[in-house]
Amino acid sequence: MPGRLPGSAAARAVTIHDVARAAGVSRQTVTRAVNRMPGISESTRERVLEQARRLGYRPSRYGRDLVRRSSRTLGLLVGDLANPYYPELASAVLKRAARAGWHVVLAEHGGGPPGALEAFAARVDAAIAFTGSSFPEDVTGAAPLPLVEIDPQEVRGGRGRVELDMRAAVADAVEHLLERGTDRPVLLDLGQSPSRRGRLFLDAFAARGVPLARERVAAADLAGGEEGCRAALERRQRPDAVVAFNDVTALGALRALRRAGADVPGEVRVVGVDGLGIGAYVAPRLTTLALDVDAAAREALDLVLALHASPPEPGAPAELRRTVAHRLVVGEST
Amino acid sequence: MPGRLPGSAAARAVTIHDVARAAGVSRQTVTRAVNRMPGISESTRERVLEQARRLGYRPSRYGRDLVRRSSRTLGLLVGDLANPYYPELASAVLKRAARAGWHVVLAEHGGGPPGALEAFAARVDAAIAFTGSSFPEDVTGAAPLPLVEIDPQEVRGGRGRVELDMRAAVADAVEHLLERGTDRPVLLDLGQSPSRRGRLFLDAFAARGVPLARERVAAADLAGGEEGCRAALERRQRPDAVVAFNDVTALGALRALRRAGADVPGEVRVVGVDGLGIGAYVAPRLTTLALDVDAAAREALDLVLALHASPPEPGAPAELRRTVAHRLVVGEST
DNA sequence: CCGGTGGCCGTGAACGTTCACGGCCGTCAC
DNA sequence: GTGACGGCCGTGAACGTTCACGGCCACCGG
Repeated sequence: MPGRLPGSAAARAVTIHDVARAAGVSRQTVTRAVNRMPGISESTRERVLEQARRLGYRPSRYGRDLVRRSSRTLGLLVGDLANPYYPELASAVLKRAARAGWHVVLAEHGGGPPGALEAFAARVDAAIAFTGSSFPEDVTGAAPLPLVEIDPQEVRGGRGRVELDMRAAVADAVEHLLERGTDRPVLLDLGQSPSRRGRLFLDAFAARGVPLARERVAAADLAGGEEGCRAALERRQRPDAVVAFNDVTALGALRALRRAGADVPGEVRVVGVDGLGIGAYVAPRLTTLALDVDAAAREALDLVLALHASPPEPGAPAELRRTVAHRLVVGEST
Repeated sequence: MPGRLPGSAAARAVTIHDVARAAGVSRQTVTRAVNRMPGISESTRERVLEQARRLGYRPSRYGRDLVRRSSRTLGLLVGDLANPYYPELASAVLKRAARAGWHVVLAEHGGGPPGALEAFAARVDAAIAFTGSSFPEDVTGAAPLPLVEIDPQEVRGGRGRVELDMRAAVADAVEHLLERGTDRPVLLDLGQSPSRRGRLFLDAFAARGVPLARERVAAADLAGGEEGCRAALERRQRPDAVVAFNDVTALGALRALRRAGADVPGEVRVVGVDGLGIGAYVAPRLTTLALDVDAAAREALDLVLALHASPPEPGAPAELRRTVAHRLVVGEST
């Protein structure tokens, strides 16, 4: 009966002391044996490990983390897992983090009770935010939480960020659409004024002398894409190409086109943005501006681990910015 | 300069002592103020919180977890995030866990270097496993990690589990297919011998006097479904209904049917299993045996938190088993 | 024989928090 | 007037680990 358990949690009782006593050595020697540190003879190490096994000893991460001041826990904040975009990135981050010995706490932006974000930020040693919207400034509090944002809306100082550069891919896509013979393209865009990616498409088409109509969608999801595309089809000039805000929106457009009996890609071409794996699930396979999620995960993780390893010296600006480029992937929808 | 930093992590320095000194009170009083405990006057609490804000004090989770012996961290082990099945469940678990004040560490089964699972199990206070395959026995080590498995392959003692019951849904699906006029159904099944769910379909069709052919797929993914369906279409008796192992497989079948020019649901009906959100993304919308992921998440979380709160007394068997039923959702593919 | 060296191991302290307990002071009933 | 009581607050200890440092002993060169 090893005393009270405040949290009434599991009754773990075997500590480093128990092992030390059983092996007839000191705590420090047990530490050396368990953590493969030098300064211990092979025979003693064997004996200690044998006792540790026998007693079922597991080092307490609580004690260890306290003195180490790090639990190698990475927070990953994503928008909404229902958007297939995020699981793909999460998976990439997970795999890379595991390889570096880090664990990943996942959280959805907007999900959870008030204060959930603060609690999230307080529980991790570093964080990557990929939310679509921006990460609240104050959740990091006064503690200098190493934070890297992917594709941040507003640029803030003192944080790492991974920019997504789709300029070249947009040019390729426009070129590709024009080759396919597009005269009256329409953009399914989010927001009152053109989004950043929308602006890129508008400019690229304008540079080629082709006007790109803009149809505003209520949301960048399946229903939004379907409804937006339906509205666009009712224009006087029926569009012969649809450039969607993202892949999910494009899938909604595909459904609207199918329902309207329009042949894809015969009568109407469809292009998405993201390069979701889900694009491969549908027929016709989606043409899209694909993000290299592995690269994005790699850059973000590199950056955030570097930030964690060396404090964000106010003196050294360093390179806190990485860029990952999108790439045109031609499917069957164009 | 608050001393050395072993882990060379961020230079957090402001502790409960600093706040206590600044406010002219003791540590315990600071604790009472910060944690909204009784036994402190309102004016003192205000004063302490004011100083805490001013100094940017954040309680150290390391110290707190050490004494509390729990960090309210839940491990969620899933198969592969690339299968849309898992993000949906993860999202449901995430939301519920957040509401209960728990954080979720996500890990993929099979991903990561050797020892990753052990490290995972060692870092969480409780775990839910939903892997398709079974959770290794030894990763929990000697520590009695509260563990709940969803749809476990083998039943083990001493662990909670959430069973998925699709018996009724299978009966409904068979009834539905027969109503639609199905004579020659084929099952796209995984494995040498019939899987559990495959067995259910075989029995249900047999009970209605209709033979269900079985086509083995190499994998329960998109390519497997496509290839399996293609093979099935070459049978002498061309099937007029496809029952797929899961939704992703069904989507592969849909693609094969489209490629073969078969009308769905006119000539061939398609049924999946899982009820993925992705089923809504494709056309035609998939008819499927849907799992209520919210219910599954709820039951699993209830169970695992109960296990964590009260030790798994060897004396009391309790009810460590919950059941969640699948439900037939009729789409456009039948 | 002696001082130095290096391998092995142990002791005290620290990490930052919360728990158990006890002290102080004012109020109230008797 | 005195004892009890309750509100408010502080002190020591504990959680389990690792770090810094120092001691012991055997060995070796001089």
